[in-house]
Amino acid sequence: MEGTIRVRFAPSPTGFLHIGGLRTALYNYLFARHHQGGKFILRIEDTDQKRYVEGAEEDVVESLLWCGIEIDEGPGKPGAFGPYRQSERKDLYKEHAQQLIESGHAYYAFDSPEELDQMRERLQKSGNPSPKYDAITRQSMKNSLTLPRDEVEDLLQMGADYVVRLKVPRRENIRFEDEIRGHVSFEAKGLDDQVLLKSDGMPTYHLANVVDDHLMKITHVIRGEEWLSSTPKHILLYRYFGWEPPKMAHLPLIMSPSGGKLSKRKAEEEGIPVNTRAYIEQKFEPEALVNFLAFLGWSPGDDSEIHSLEDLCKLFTLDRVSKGGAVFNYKKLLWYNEHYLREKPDRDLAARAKRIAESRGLSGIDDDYLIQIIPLMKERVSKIEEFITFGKFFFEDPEEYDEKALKKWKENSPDLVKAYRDKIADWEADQFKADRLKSALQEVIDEKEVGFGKLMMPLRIAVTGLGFGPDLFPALELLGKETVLRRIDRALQELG
RNA sequence: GCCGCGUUCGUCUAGGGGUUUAGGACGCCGCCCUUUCACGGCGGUAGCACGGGUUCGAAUCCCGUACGCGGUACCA
Repeated sequence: MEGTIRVRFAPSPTGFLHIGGLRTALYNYLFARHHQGGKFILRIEDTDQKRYVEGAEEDVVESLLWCGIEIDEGPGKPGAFGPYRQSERKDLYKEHAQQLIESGHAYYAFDSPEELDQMRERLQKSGNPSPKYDAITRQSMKNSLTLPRDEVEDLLQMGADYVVRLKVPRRENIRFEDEIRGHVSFEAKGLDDQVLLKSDGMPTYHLANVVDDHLMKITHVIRGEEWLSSTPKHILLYRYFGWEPPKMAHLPLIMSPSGGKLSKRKAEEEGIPVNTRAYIEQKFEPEALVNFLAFLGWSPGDDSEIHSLEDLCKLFTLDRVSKGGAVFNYKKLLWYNEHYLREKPDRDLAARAKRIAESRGLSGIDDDYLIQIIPLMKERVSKIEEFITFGKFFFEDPEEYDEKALKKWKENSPDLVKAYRDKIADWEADQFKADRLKSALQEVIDEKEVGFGKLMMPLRIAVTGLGFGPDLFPALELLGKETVLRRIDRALQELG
């Protein structure tokens, strides 16, 4: 098995890449890279023309790339098993469906959607809560099993709409081994005669998936748990084609804090973006998202928490994937983000912060100035944009003063701040240094016989508009005398 | 409803019959550091869903129940 591992991530291009999909992709990638020579394949399952969204495929590719997940084979990354878009493999599915019909494991069905509805309605009325097109009901439907042979021929000849359905055995216990869950078994009677080929000539997921996984020599199918209950159908298909099924691994779902699948509406109401795109746009550190997602349903088995993508590749095994759903913990993601942010060189952070600043209309920021801000702010930000938001005062005079901070602006504040202003007002520019600025403050509080904070906080508010932030004196130094005096004067005027 | 899969601190998880007074992380709380806010350090809070078995011994194995989640489409 070693050296021949092939896994795939097979999203449907119906919108932005869902964060759960990203985790599935990640686990597949980690599994592939864990094994020497393992291959990670991207396959686009664009068989539903109605739900197709332009640009979705690009979004998937870009999102994976952003995370550092490299695709070995896929659209735009030629391999020996392409094409990698199902819409370009249509004939293949048709041939295979044909093959099943010939071997008696599938059949044509000519029932219209209305007729299907009627059948379901009828069955429901007579007390069957989940009507199925199955071994029993197919006997009273319009298909190549019930219609005379020539009528079937005629219908096909005439170009009548038809689908191809899987002929599920009436009774059988279908078992398979799941790499994560162990033995799983389903009764065939609970399955319906799955449509394999739709009337538009496109395959359904079930057919396409099985055919492609086999043809692409996929060794392990690692996918979300929502597929578990259709796996018996797939097992049947493998058998009818005479193929060895790949190993199956069904991943626990990512849940919303309030319970249930992390759906767009629900999650976003709870402040959790579901599209990978949103994390990219919010400038999360990709290492953080990757690390966080890897641990959502998996753990290395020791107490370690911080792992690079490369580390994760070494550590990842399917037997350490958990079985239960995992609730998305946004605060932990932020924690990871803070961690990776602090690990990064100031130079890189500065360059990125600059771009963010510019995109928000703060232009003309001096690089030398900006890079000195980074170490002052680094331990205080959760996301890179906060260099710009919480650190806005480094670039612009405060327009207003934070309400909470103002509680520290006391009766005697103007007097103290004024005294400080007077002390530093006639300094030369090269005297305007953090340590001198600090001792000047010390002098004032000694003279006035008040505590350090009695001056420091009002001064901070005057200059930054905020009641918290980086060490004040290096910040004052950076801002420069002119700016500091201007802000003090303004605050004195505004706040009295 | 039916079928399937799950269930260890609020959350992510370790632990898979005795090593456990159930470990770590996030969060939360407190203390220290710091005359801001953070970072960091230290400490604390909090959990084996329930009921039966099996066993000398069960968080760990078995069976039920409850609860949660998924599926039940010519969607993936």
